[in-house]
Order: sequence, then C-alpha cells, then structure tokens
Amino acid sequence: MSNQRDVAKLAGVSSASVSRFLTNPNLVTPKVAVAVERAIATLNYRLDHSAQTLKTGKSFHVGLLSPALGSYHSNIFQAVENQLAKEGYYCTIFDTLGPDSRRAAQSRSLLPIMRGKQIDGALFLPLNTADDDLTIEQLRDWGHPYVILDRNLAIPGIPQVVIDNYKAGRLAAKKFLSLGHKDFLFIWGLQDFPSSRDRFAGFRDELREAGLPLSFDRQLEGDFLASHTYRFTRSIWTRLPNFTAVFAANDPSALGFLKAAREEGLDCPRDFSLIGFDDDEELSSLIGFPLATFRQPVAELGIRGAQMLLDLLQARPVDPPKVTLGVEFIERGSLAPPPALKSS
Amino acid sequence: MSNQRDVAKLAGVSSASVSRFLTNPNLVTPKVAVAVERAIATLNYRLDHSAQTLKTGKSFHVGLLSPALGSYHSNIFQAVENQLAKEGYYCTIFDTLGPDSRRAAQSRSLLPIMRGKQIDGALFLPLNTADDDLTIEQLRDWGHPYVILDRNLAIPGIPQVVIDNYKAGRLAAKKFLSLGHKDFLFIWGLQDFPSSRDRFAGFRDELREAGLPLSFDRQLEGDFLASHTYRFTRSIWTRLPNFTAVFAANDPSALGFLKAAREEGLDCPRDFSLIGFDDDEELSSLIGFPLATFRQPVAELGIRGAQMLLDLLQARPVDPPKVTLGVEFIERGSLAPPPALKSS
DNA sequence: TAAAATCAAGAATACGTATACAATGAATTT
DNA sequence: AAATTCATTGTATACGTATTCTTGATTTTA
Repeated sequence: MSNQRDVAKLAGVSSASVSRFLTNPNLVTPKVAVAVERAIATLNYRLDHSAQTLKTGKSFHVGLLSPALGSYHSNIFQAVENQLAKEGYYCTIFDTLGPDSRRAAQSRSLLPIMRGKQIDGALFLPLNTADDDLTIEQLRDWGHPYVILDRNLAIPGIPQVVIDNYKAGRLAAKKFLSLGHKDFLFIWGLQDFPSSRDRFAGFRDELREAGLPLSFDRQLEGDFLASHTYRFTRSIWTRLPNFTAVFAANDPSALGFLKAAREEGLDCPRDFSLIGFDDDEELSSLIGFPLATFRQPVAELGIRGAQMLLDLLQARPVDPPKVTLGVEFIERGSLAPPPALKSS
Repeated sequence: MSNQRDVAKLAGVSSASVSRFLTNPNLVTPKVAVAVERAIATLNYRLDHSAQTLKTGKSFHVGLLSPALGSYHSNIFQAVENQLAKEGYYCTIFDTLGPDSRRAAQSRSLLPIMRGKQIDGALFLPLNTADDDLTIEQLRDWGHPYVILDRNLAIPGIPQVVIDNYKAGRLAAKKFLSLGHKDFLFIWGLQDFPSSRDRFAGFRDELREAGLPLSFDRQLEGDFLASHTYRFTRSIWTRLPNFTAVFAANDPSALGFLKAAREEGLDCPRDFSLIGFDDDEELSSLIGFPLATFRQPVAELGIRGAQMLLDLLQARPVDPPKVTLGVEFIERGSLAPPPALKSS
C-alpha cells in the first residue's frame, strides 16, 4: 500500500500538495494536479480512511439503528443508503434486535456506536417502547447529530421524520363515517408499535368526536400477521359485537380477519367494509380481493431522514426540525355503505 | 474527548501502560490495572477506533455486498451481523442495487470497499450474473479475505457457502416421479438468478435421466412474483401442453400459477400436483392452501458465511473451503398421483 | 553472595493524513 | 523601478494508538 508521501515523491511535489489536491483540486496548480493525478494512477493509491478520520474527526460514516426485519426496513435502508451516498457518506446498520443489542441498550452504553469517533451521526428507527426511550435518552447526550424516524415524539427540538399515522387513522374513520357506518372494529398490530398506537388514536378520536366512541370490546388484538389475526378472530367470533366497518393495523391483519369472516358466511363489502394499511399489492392481488388501504411513503421517509442528518452533519440549516409525511389513501372495492342503508 | 495520555496522567502511569491494559489486562500489574480502570471510568474514556485502525491495520469491520431487498436478504444480514458481533466485528452493507453501485462495479473500482484499509474483509451475496462476475474478479485481486454466499461457483479455492438448489431441483423431480407423474411444467424465477437456474438444472437433469426431458414449451417465464406469474400463465393457457406436475421457482410463483389454473377449472391436487420453494407460511396459510415447498437454511447461510470470514480474518484454518447446505422438503397436501392413475 | 535471567513499566517512535506556518516567486500597485 | 500583495508550495507538526527499545527492579541460579 502506498501513501501520500510515495505519491508526492513520484510526482516530484510535497506531500502537502498531494493532500491539497485530494481535498480540493483547485488548491493546486494545474501542472501539479496532473502530475499528482498520474502518480496516483500509477501507484494505484487510495486514501487511508482511518488516517483521515483520525486527523479530521470526521468519518463520513453514520449509523442506522434499526431492527433488521422484513421489507419495510430494508426499503428504508435502501433509501437512506442511496441518499447518504450522494454526499459520500456510508452507513452501518446496528441491529436493535440482536442478542447483544438489548443488553447494550440497557447498560447505557448506547450500543457500540460510541466506538471512538467512528460514527459521525445516527438515524434511529425505533421499534418498541421499552428500550427505545433509553436509547433516545442516550442519543441526546451523545453529542453527535441524530434523526429519529417514524416515531412521533412530543419532545420539541428533536429532529425527526414521521409518518402521519394519526391522521391516517382519522382518515379511515372519516371514510367509514361518510359512508354511513356506525359499528366499528379496530384490529391492533403489536401494541408496542408506536405506528399501531397512532393509527388507533386517530381512528378513536375521530369516532369519538362523531359521538361514536370505540369501546374495548371493539378492539381486537393482533400482531401484524395474517395467521394470528385469523386464528384470534375465529376464537372470539361469537363474542363479537355487531359491526359493519373494520380498520386493521396492516394489510395482512385485514386479510386474516377477512378469511375468518368469510368462513362465517359474511361477505365484504356486502356485509361489512374493510380498510387495511401499508399497501401490499402482491398479497391482495393474489387473494383476488380489492382491499382499500393506505400507502406509506417509506422511501421518502428514508430520504428525508438521511437528508436531514446530512444537513445537521454539515451544520447547514435544517429547514423544519420535524417533518411529517402524509399517507396516501388507496380506494378499492372493499368499501360500501353498511347493509342496513343498502337495503333501505 | 479524552485519550490514553489523559488516562495515563490521571492514573499516574505511562500511556503505554494504558494501551497495554486495553489490549490485554494481563500485561500490567493489578495495581496499575485498577488505577487505569478507575481513570477510564472517571474520564468516560473510549478507544479511538480510527487511531487503532491506523496503527494496527485492522478495522474489525467487514463489508456485506448485497442488494437491500426483502426479507430473504434482511434475514441473512441479521444472521451475519450477530455472528460477527460475537468476535467484535461490525458490518456495513454496500447495496449492490443502488444507482451508483452498478457504475462503481463496472468501473472496476470494487465499490467503495477499497476506501483505505477501512474494511478487513467482505461477504458477497451476488444477485445477477452480469456485474457479479466483475465484482468477484475484483474481489479476487483485492488482497483481503472474502466469502461468497449462495452462488455456486465452479472455480475451486474460493471460499463459499451455498445452498444446494440443484439437489432441491432433483428432489422435486424425484417426488413427482415417485408419484407416477410424467408431464411436467417448470416455472422460472428471474433467469438471472443463479438459484433459479440451479433449481431448474436439477429438475431438468433428474427428469432427463428418467427419460422424460423437459422441453422448452414446458418452461414458463416468471419473476418470483405472484401477480406476474398469474397474468403470464393466463395469457398462454391455451398453448400449454398437458401437465400433471408443476415445480415453481418460489412460493408466490406457485400460488400465482394456482390461481390461474383454478380459474380454468382445475383443482390441485386433484388435477395436478404443485411444489413451490422457500416456505412462506404466512402466505399459504392466508390463502388456505397446503403448498408443498422447500425451506432454505437462510440463517445458517449467514452464520456459516460470517464464521468462515472470521476464520479467514484471524488466519485460522478454514475447515472446508466450500460449504454446501441442504434444503428441507416440506411435504403438504398439494401432492398426489396424477389423475390418470387415480381413476384407474 | 554475585551474576544471570526475568519482568514491569517508561520513553520514543511510526502509522497516514490535514493543516498552520513559513518561504518563495509572480503579479500588481505606487 | 521599488514596494506591496497574493497565490502557490514546502516544512513541520499533531491527531490517538500500538509497539519496540530501554531501563530499572526483582527474582532465580550457580
């Protein structure tokens, strides 16, 4: 491996000029530039990133604290990674689901991010509440820029990019109400998930304001999975109150519920309307069911988050400290007025 | 930020002792050990990773060259990450799907991995053939250890961990043959995918040896997606030869085909048998169809690959330079003898 | 008991880079 | 033509660490 001294010697200049050329080619004369450039090519020289980091204190490396789960997370990662690459930054995922990570978070060591100054900043994608609050607290007195993704925090001044799940919940309720529905069900995702809670809160608030509060027996437990929702729905079917409209925390839950309902002889949308979340076209087209749902701006979440972190890192003004992204409602055939109205 | 000198001063020892303590506590007297330990705690000192890397030439950081796609890839990542963490290594994903990555691969710069000595080694998860061969070539004269995952290469001496897709293809054919089937269809995944090709090759070879070669009109194009397979199958239905057994490159393809077949009045397994790949329990339970399939040892792929890389990095003997992992056949109700035999 | 061997810890140095400072020469102004 | 400014390059140094070499102290052996 060659270094800047070797390049300098071969090019007949000082090592300072080589460094200057690397930092900003305009800092040197065209003559030196070409000489250095040629020497670099000849020696196949590469900048030593560790030395650069040691000297400047900037690693051009950020951490993404995120669980390594399905496609939702990898979509975000992909968007983040691409956005960061535009300004020469790299990204390491610190899996918040690994066996060690939990212990690390609780021992207040803020994961291994603190390994020296290796990481310039962080994006945090919280999962559940317990450890996450700890992690956020640790991030706050970490001393480096960070951005929190997809988690609505009341604390002001914290840079965050969120998806407006609350508004989506209200929107779902509004849709149902405008069709004339009066008897609702809500199917939870994992209750730990802030997104799930926000969707519920919006749904509940809108209904409450319409004078139709959502009692506990109208809330079904779930875990975002079709299979579980299906089994659970079957097991409590007889105890279910009358309903004509169902809002589920995500598409698989909605379809799991649909399956159980069909086995009981109900049809959607004839007997009840259904709205899911997080448009899964593959799934619903395979089942051949036109499920109304919401589309989340997942890629934009990653892009905006990464851009915000980049701005913070370069001490550029961050337009708004908190960005809220809206969801898109996908209207499909699973919506209809309640049966009572239809027959009238 | 404090450094070893600060710690040394506070502890009343030399900075060399601090470094020694950090490297191996047995290198110093218990007395200095406690003094240093206390000073470290007081100053909240952290080792500077860049300086350590600069000095030692080891970054304890490996790269994972992989597309950031769905759950298959994030499962592998999670396994890799956890395994590496056991020996203190970290992992950065270099997305081989990003806009820059393709250009980088083709310009022979081996992605940004070469950024100085920042990366000690790499795991490579190839996707399609074109750029991948280039990347592999570059890895070979990179000078650092690397392991190739899930891509069967004939070149000997290259460390790789593969899943035996070829054998799985043969196994599927054997199953069909033992039930008495004689008319087959194969549904391709993306032809670029080595896994898809291997599954086909195994299937084809087994049938050929049984005297039942698989002609081109019995191979359907596909892209691993249910929706596309469904549409394509419908579009060529009338031109399809007689068949009683179908092997699809993955579960969604199989279910997409199933949907099209059902719309034509066929039933599985009454009229034909079906085998998928990469067990997707959620999906098949939601559809309520017992699809026979194969389960891939995805986690083990990541674990073995990471372990192999760790062994290479630490110059430990690597047991076999190439590890082949078998797949597990999941027998379910989509299998039956062909209708001709049944009626006899 | 003296000499040799072992050991712990301090002093000094190098890894590759970026940059403050000094020096040189050219270009501009008076 | 002399004085001043400015741009460009070279020299020297520091970032934080690991490690070699050296030194001084302790233990072992003859």
